[in-house]
Amino acid sequence: MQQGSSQDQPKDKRAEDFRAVIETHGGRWTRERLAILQVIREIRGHFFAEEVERKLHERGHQISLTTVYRNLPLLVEAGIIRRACVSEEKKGGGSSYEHIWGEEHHDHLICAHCGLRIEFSYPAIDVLQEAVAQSYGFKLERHHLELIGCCTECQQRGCRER
Amino acid sequence: MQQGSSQDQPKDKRAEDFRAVIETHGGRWTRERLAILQVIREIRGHFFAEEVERKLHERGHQISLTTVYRNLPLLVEAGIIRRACVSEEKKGGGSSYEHIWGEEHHDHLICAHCGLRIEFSYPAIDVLQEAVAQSYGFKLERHHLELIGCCTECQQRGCRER
DNA sequence: TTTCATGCAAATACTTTGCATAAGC
DNA sequence: GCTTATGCAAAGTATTTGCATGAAA
Repeated sequence: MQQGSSQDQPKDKRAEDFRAVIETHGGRWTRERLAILQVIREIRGHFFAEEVERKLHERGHQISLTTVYRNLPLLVEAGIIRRACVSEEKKGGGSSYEHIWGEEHHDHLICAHCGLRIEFSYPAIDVLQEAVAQSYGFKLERHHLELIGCCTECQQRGCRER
Repeated sequence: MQQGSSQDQPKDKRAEDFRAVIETHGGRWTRERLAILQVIREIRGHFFAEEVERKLHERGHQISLTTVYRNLPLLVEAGIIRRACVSEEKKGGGSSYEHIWGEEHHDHLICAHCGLRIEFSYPAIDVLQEAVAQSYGFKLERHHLELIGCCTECQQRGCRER
């Protein structure tokens, strides 16, 4: 019952996970890392490294893009973000990431025509994935699923058939 | 000068698909495109643009990396290759691709510890994906699924728990 | 005080683009 | 002959790295 609003500061389990990973690497808990974490935790959907820097600046944090790049892998390792999206990448080959901490694991439905992204979760698929993994002797750690197609609206506008 | 025989009719259905896409764009059927297609059709698993260039050179084709880059999107559009792999990218952010033409659609099981990649196909998952897409009004065109975990061998060597 | 993190700039890596020339149609 | 493709070089963009300095433990 003590779970507060999204504005609460005290017990941030994400921060704890992040710290744990940092400590594992013999690292330190810096104000920059806290700021990066705070910005990322409020991002909904996917983002690029550059956007993290921009949001940091908007809030008055003068943190360099280099520092953002150096911390993204740690955030991935902490399970707070993940690499995302095969179907839509940046021009020069940039990678997109997505904030996933806490929320029930979800996957994406992506419209190839207008770029609409819908998050969904479908436990039955997860169960089957687990079954596949087991049949190959794998212990499943995570997965990445994108369903790419044509959304209702674009279909009405007449999306081309393949 | 090599006998291009650019006028012959390919028995290769991949080539037909590729040609169709090229024609749709008002493009032309060149010996370079044929060579790129032939190299890619023999690649198993995933690859980077640079590797296509290297294989072309190994076979005596002096085709530039630029040309490879210019043709990859057409090959994707023709359904011969697809962008691949969120879980393992190149250093500078390079994109990987994968030859998918013809083969029954498959997904990947990837060992996060040793990099082992296993292709699998599981129709039941495809059926569920179709169901999800329909429930959101999407017409599904394709999908991308990666199951990331720890393979049998790495488990025996003791892969860390998360 | 002893590391490690950060910021800056430079270096790398990947990808795209402009232009002259070659080649398909 | 008209138009597109290619190769090269250069530009553009993304990401990493070296080093001096500042900050955490």
